[in-house]
Amino acid sequence: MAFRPIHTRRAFEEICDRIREQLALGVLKPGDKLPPERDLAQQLGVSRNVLREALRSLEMAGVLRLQKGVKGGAFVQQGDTSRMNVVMRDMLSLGTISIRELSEARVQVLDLVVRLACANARQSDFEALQANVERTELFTREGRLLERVECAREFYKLLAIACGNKVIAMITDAVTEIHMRFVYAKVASSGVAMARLVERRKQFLAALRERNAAAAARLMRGHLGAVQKMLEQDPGAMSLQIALAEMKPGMK
Amino acid sequence: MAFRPIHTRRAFEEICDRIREQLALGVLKPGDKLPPERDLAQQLGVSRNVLREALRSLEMAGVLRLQKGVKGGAFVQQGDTSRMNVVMRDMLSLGTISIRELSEARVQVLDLVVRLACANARQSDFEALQANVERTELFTREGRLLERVECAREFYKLLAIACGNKVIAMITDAVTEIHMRFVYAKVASSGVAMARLVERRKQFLAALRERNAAAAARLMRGHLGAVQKMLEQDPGAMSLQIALAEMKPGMK
DNA sequence: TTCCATTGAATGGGTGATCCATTTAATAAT
DNA sequence: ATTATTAAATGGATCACCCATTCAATGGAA
Repeated sequence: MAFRPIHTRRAFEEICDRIREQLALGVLKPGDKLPPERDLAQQLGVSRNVLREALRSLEMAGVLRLQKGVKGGAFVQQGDTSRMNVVMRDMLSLGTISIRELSEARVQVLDLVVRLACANARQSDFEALQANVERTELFTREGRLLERVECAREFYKLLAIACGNKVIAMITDAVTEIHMRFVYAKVASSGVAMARLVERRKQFLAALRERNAAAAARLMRGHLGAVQKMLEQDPGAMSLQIALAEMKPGMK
Repeated sequence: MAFRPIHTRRAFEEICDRIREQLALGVLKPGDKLPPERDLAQQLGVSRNVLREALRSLEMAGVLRLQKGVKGGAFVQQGDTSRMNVVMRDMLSLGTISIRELSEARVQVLDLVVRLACANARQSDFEALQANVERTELFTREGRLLERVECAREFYKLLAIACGNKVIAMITDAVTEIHMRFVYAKVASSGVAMARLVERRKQFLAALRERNAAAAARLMRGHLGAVQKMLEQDPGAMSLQIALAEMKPGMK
């Protein structure tokens, strides 16, 4: 018989829960401002320090933004879809999930994404992807490989958006972000880069425009396999630790 | 031209990042204990209050557990896969995603899960699912409907585990948790319940055992559709707010 | 009047000292 | 040997400050 550890209820947890409850009930909405720390602390009957522990946690969770100055305060945010990426990173760092599992999941999720995008993509989605491929082409011509990696990151984001479902998009982003760090680190360290990337993108986009899910999915699977192979080429011997720890600016 | 808001760097963020960096680098591993707050604060050159803001945030993120008493301290945890559920809940509360998107995503994810489970499930997975169906049968016979809902929640968890990929399992859990709250609230308020649930489960499990992905996926789709229809039956007029705010014990 | 510099209040950011509550190990009493 | 007591370590929480930033109000100069 195993007992789950008791979680002694602490003030800051209670506060977080109450604020989240107000959010769930719709009493608090994005854009709203909470009372000043000093007031709210008094209302809740806790010290300002404890209240701040709660506010900080909610800020880290992407629920609040704290802003200084008169007219500042704690503002309810629009949901930050990148919080899921942080969860994924933590799981990897802690060894709860493995790179292999993440890659596998990514392949499966992208397969789904491609099929959904084929079914649901709008003209504007195609145009955004088209523009992305053109930028990729530019960077390829000019040998700006690291910028091309950023382009690739954006490509998957646009593809996920083309599904027309923000939940799927969020999930896709979460399983893609770490992977792109690896690619970035690989390209930065070894200078190698995917051959015929633009060609592949164009083929893929053509299949997508024809809404040919089977062909698009096949092309995507093939591409992912090729990228995987490139990553596994020894030189550089990518390390999980390095890729995770190296926080490139703008890579939140 | 739009500028991203500058994020003034605050001490607690810096601390969180440094600790996460140590995790990513493998310097800190699950089970490790951080120095006592008083020591660590001094090492980092910050006040204990600020350090605590950081530790609290990391605790909320499921990275640390803080334990009182001599021999207590801040311990690095195994990754908590339920953190993704919290993100999903926040996104819903904040209106970043909709129930409709979540349901759609769930249908798609479960389709994938069923196929993967067909391919990868082991004997032990079948046995766990079998045992779950038997409990479902018991609760059905005895009219313990709310416990049966808990059983259903477990069913999807087991199915996700049968995929053999923890990332997929985590995602599945995240898209399933909210849904099961709705079902719970519906059953609790109206007393209605899915007809022929056990029969459906048995059929599904049989298809899974035969590793007949097409049949299993078809059965799952049918079942999800039926459940959706049940939820949409007016009486009770389920409210997102209520389902989200009502925190049933054990539903973390 | 219009514009710009000054100023002051509101608010989050951060500090240090202090006490409480819980947990555990060492110690003492039975 | 067993049990009760005690003391130390550690997180939980409070209080009283002070600093830095922001912005609106004020007031003087053009």
